[in-house]
Amino acid sequence: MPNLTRAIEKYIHDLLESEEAPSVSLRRKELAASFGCVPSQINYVLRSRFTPERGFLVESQRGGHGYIRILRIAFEEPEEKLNHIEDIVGDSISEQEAHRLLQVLQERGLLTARERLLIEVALRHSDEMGQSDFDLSQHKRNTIQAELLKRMLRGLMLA
Amino acid sequence: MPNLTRAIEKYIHDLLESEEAPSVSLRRKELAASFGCVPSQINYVLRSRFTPERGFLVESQRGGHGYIRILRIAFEEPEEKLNHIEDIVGDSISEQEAHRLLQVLQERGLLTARERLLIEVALRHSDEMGQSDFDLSQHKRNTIQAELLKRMLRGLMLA
DNA sequence: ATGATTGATTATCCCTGACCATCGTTATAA
DNA sequence: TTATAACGATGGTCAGGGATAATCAATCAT
Repeated sequence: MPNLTRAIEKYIHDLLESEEAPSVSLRRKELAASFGCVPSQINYVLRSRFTPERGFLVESQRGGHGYIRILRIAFEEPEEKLNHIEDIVGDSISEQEAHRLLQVLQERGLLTARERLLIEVALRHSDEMGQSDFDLSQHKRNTIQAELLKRMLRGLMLA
Repeated sequence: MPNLTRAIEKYIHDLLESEEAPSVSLRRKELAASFGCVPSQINYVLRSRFTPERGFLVESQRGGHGYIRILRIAFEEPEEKLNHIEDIVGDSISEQEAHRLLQVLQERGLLTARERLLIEVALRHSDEMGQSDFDLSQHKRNTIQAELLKRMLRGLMLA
């Protein structure tokens, strides 16, 4: 038990592996009790490990019959597509380069047209904000853009 | 009894499914009696589950031949769907509200899980930038967030 | 310094019951 | 006959309580 957080993370991961469905439901209080910790520890694990950037979504409900549900959106892609993509994006990327990369990804069937559209809208918005509202340099904007693009692609490509 | 509210919700949903028309009429007292609960429980279910956000409208009449009618919202034109979504998002939206809205939109089949995840990543990135890099007020961040969210949904609804 | 853990406080959900509002019908009075 | 008051039959609103999850600041560990 070198680490409670890692143990809980692994437990949830294993649950997701063992289930057919790509989601699991938990009761926060029970899970915490079974690990002998405080309930808020569960929130820490979820916030730090099961983020959309890592390919997960979390839903929950309070009150009687409350629950926490973790959904795994992306599945393990053994290929190193991801590293490749991260290399291509790099620390800074222009709108044009991003545009072409997304086109290629769509052609390879890694993105749907709608997903590509979503990413382009988000990048566009980020660039506009940076320019009009904060008067950032193009390089700074391209850096932010690269970060956003990598996060979105990461969320989709890996689990 | 796992969950009274969910049971009543499912019952009404099934009624809507089985009917030809996109609406059903109920008598509050009878429905409550058949579920062995207090009549105001029905109001709770309607208020929490059959909202415009979830694609429903509710009409009712008191007195002698009173009734409750639940209607499913139908869009004739993409333009209508767009206005509907934009109304719901509004000019400012919190991370929590956005999170819930996206969950509902996925349940309604207007978004895939992957699309939802992409939007969540973009919103988180926007919020993070606004907070850490630009030290914006929460309201300002929520305004930017609403704008970004509307743009992304607009793009999807017209795609 | 960063990440992990705790506990007190706050927020949300479900459900109930007392009280309020509105509608249609019927009795009553002018 | 007609206007209106009373009544019965609905649905609506609201505050409260129990059950659960979320947040946040403080502390501890690496």
